[in-house]
Amino acid sequence: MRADALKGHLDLLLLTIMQDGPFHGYAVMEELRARTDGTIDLPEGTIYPALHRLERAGLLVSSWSEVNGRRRRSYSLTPGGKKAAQEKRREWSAFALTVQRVVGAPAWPTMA
Amino acid sequence: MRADALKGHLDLLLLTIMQDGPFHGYAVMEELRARTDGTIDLPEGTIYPALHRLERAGLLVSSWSEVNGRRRRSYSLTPGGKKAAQEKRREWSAFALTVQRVVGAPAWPTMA
DNA sequence: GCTTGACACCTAGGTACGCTATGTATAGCA
DNA sequence: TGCTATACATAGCGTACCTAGGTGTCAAGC
Repeated sequence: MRADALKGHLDLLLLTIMQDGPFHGYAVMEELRARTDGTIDLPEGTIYPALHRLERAGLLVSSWSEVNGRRRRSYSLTPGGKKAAQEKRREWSAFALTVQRVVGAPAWPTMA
Repeated sequence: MRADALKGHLDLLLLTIMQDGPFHGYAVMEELRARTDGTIDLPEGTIYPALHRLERAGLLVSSWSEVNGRRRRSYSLTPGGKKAAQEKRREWSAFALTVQRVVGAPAWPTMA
């Protein structure tokens, strides 16, 4: 997967994953990799700054903990984050559908 | 449509449109707008630099002409551009499908 | 004991790209 | 005369992802 294809859609992915409960940064990385069979395999230098950005934006909150001698920073969705996740999903659908129309790809059933 | 959602996908759109014959920059703008019912309405500051970039990359060639007293720069796909268009379409399909899987959106029939 | 790898975090700097703002010029219409 | 549409161009901005490097813990292998 060309990496920078993500541009502008990483937030959608992160917020979506966060909907399934708190994750710490490293776990988000693994979760993304797992859900996509390794297709999306983001470096730490992408994940961590993105999480910080989303927290600064008020969409996530973090809390530190220690597990097995290793410190972890776990993130959860704020109410604003939940709304943003839905909104971004809508935006994604609209975007993908539109691109689909231009490239004349398979009709995408709008059973969204 | 959030503007920067396009990041990394603009080339796909431009090359795809170019498959339907030569267009000059302004016409590409209108074509994109028309094919998407105005959803994708790109400013000139996006279109022209992108076309220049694609020409520098050897995917397009341009030729000047004059129509109704106005000079036009028409672009056509090179053989490399044709290949790139197909390749980018494949990449888009893979990308969109993968995102789709993560966000758990409507099953996308893979009749691509 | 030492090394390697997985786990877990961080950030400075580079790069690429789309957009804003602005400029040029012609044609047509009010 | 001025406005709108057509048609081109680019300098500079902002953002976001990545590269490359750093810190530290723990477990396994040699």
